[in-house]
Amino acid sequence: MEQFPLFKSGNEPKSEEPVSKTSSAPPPIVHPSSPLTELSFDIEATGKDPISDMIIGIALCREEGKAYYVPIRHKHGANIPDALSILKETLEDGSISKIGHNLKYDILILRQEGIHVKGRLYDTMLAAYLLNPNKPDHSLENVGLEYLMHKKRPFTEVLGKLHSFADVPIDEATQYAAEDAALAMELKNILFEKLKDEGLEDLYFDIEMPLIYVLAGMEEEGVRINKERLEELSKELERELGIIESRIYAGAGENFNINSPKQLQKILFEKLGLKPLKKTKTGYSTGMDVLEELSKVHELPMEILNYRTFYKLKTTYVDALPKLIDKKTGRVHTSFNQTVTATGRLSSSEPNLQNIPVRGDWGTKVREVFTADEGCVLISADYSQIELRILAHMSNDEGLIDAFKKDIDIHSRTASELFGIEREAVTDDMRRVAKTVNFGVVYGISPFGLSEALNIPPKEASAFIEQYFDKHPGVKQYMENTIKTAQQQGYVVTVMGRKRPTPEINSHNANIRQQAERLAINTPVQGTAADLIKIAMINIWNRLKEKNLKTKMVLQIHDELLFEAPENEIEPARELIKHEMENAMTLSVPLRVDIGHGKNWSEAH
DNA sequence: TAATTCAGC
DNA sequence: CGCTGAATTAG
Repeated sequence: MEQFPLFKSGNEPKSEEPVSKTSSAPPPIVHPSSPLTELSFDIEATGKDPISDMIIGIALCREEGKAYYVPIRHKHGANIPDALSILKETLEDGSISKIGHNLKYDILILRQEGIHVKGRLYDTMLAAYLLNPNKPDHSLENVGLEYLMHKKRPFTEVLGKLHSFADVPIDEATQYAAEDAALAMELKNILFEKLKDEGLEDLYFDIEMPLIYVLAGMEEEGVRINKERLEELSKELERELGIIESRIYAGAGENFNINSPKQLQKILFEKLGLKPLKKTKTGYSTGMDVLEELSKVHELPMEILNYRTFYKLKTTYVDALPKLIDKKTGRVHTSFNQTVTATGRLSSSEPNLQNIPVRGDWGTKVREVFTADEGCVLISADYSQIELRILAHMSNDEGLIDAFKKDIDIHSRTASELFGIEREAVTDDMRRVAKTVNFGVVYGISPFGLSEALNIPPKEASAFIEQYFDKHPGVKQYMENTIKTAQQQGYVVTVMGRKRPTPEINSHNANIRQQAERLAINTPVQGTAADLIKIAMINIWNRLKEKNLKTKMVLQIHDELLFEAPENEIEPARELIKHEMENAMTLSVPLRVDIGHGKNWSEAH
């Protein structure tokens, strides 16, 4: 590493000693006794969004207890603006491991500066996540507290009052940032030892770590949306909402806030005297299923449902998306969160692009807004029945395996089993019921849940479940075994060895215990599906690069991947994607991927 | 901040 | 019945 003036932090993170500043007297040049093999770093920036924010400074640490801070763009004090160009070589050196907490963020910020981080990544946030995915928050603060009993100074309060990190005086920033880099270094040694002990090393190094680069690439790429079209749709929804609103006020005989469940209860259950069918903690439910039922007796509930549908469409999607278009790129850059879900799935936020409407005419209209760049198309590839196939594999159930090997419509087959008839005799309604049962099985079915979903008495739901287990003894056995191992080991695992603790599995409270049983059943299935698509993403990423294709992966929606491909690459890209997805893992049943392309997301489906 | 509702897989 | 995130109201 080149030498440059540094600000050294306290050697002991807990030490109250003032930081020794070296701006007036440069530190002696350090000649490392051993070659640099790993480096912990932590970037401070103007905000939390790595696509739009700017780097303010970078903290560095190469051995426990000693860290440095390099100020780059503070408003006051002696910045070292050239530091990044000096650090570039080290950060891009693939033989030097990079250590940090939430490295995807640092990687993305650095890319804006033209620095492309390479090398093995030791991400302490991901390590902490794999060790216990049930934790709601894996911030450095919390992880430090849990594994090092390390309490950080309450810096965030100070920061909150200031405009940005650039306003923070350099010596204060040094304390804070250097401590973080040192903390990550210290945590790395502890957490990665624990990962090894828990058998999570392969999952980390083969899947989660390489995925950091893939997700960083997807976030950086972003997706193009048609702002003008969204503005048209917003006006259309505005008109529609106005009409429905006046109809609702007329029907209710007064004006009120339709968005307030409280006020709506008054209108429906007091003024109109409709039967409250379900209760919530605070009153009577006005949820979708209740309003649907009530719409048989009165016109108003259906109008309310219509209003809610349009209102949601407008506020959550049509009006929200344009605000999130990045000024520089003109595209929408979601965050793919790798350490949020308890099962191993990703989540997406700001905006959430994993819950864009798909059903109905308006679902189509909204998805048409997601468009490919000029000269490109969007390719959508989604796994068919991925969770049921995984259940077939994990349970080794003969009937399920047979169905998937023969590529039979699984819901029709279940329907014929449940109703004891030939598959040709299955009606649409019977298939709908069977589909719900199949979903229920994956979710850890209960008579209550199924009866709610199908709107039938619990007794009838129980009969369906019994009939299902009768035809699928392997599935029944799998569920019993999974619960038993959860009780004995205190956790459940996916095919790739991802773990989720099941702390409530032996609870004396029947409701709590049964809920724990259901998640014990669901987690290995949902989690294995997450493992599977992550593997596919990494393999596709590598092969696209290998073959020098310009096709870009842009979104992941749990069992679907969306790509943007130049028109002249459509065929090779489709072929590559389908192949990698269908061969990401070898299960006892084949994997099937449906793939399509078009100028927008709706056409691609 | 908690509760409710609803969009997705 | 499993897993999420966002928008809203209301205390």
